[in-house]
Amino acid sequence: MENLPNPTEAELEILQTLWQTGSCSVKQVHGILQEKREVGYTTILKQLQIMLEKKLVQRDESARIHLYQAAISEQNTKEKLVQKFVINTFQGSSHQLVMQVLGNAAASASELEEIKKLISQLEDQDSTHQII
Amino acid sequence: MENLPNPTEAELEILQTLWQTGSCSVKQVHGILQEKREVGYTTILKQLQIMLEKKLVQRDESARIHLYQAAISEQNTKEKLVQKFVINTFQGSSHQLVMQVLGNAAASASELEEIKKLISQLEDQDSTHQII
DNA sequence: ATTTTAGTACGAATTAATTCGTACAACATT
DNA sequence: AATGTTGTACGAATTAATTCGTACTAAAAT
Repeated sequence: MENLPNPTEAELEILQTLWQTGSCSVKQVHGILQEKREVGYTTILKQLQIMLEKKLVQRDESARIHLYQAAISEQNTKEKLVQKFVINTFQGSSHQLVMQVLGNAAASASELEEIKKLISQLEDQDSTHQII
Repeated sequence: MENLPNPTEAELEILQTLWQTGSCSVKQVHGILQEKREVGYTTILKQLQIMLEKKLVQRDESARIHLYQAAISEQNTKEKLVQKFVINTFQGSSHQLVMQVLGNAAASASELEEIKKLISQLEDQDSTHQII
């Protein structure tokens, strides 16, 4: 059961690396983020400590070098973030969001294919479903 | 040419009402938002003043009661917000976002139809397009 | 003309996110 | 044993977003 505050922007950035890499030392996380932007080591350390308090991550303290890992799932977290974003920005209409995205940053042919396939699947499943 | 800081959450809420209603007094905006949540009149007033400074809105001061209207377009603003969201949350892959949304909060049949139609259009237009 | 009403302006408190410096602890090296 | 290296802990500054109270001003009602 995951029911925690949504991660902030900086927290999400850290979670992304933990989701990708699994269990990490502070140094590893810092190394990865450092490649994208200038950031201090203790900044990441502190963030991880805060995220531990908020239970967004777990840590293994058995060794001197603590190892952190995400405590919330990627899928579930992104779902919640999308949901919030849709409410704020599209007043709850995820359909509008999809139309926006497709209309805009147009997808490649194969991606469009993939999306069509998903839509067909959704249509085939009879409506044991939520309506937007 | 619009190139201003993205609106914050509270600012976006106000912009949404201005986009819907056109030109509004503070009282009108406050009335509309008040229906959704408890919020003080001067809070909205102050927000609008701040948004004026940031040039997110314009105002007509010719009468005693000032009238505010959005100074940035709905379409353009939402595009930028989506773009930022996709970068933060899906590391730039808008395709992933679409798959998420469709898979999740499943759309009604007619909405799926509409999306399919849009995809067909995109496919027909030959690739004078960006690739994700 | 006085009072009440309805508006704007402004200062300031609160809260949260982000950042990093400094201090301290444990281990490794000489 | 002394020194250097590599970690963690903690306090605190900074910045931005949000909120609202109080003061002031102009118009309307008496």
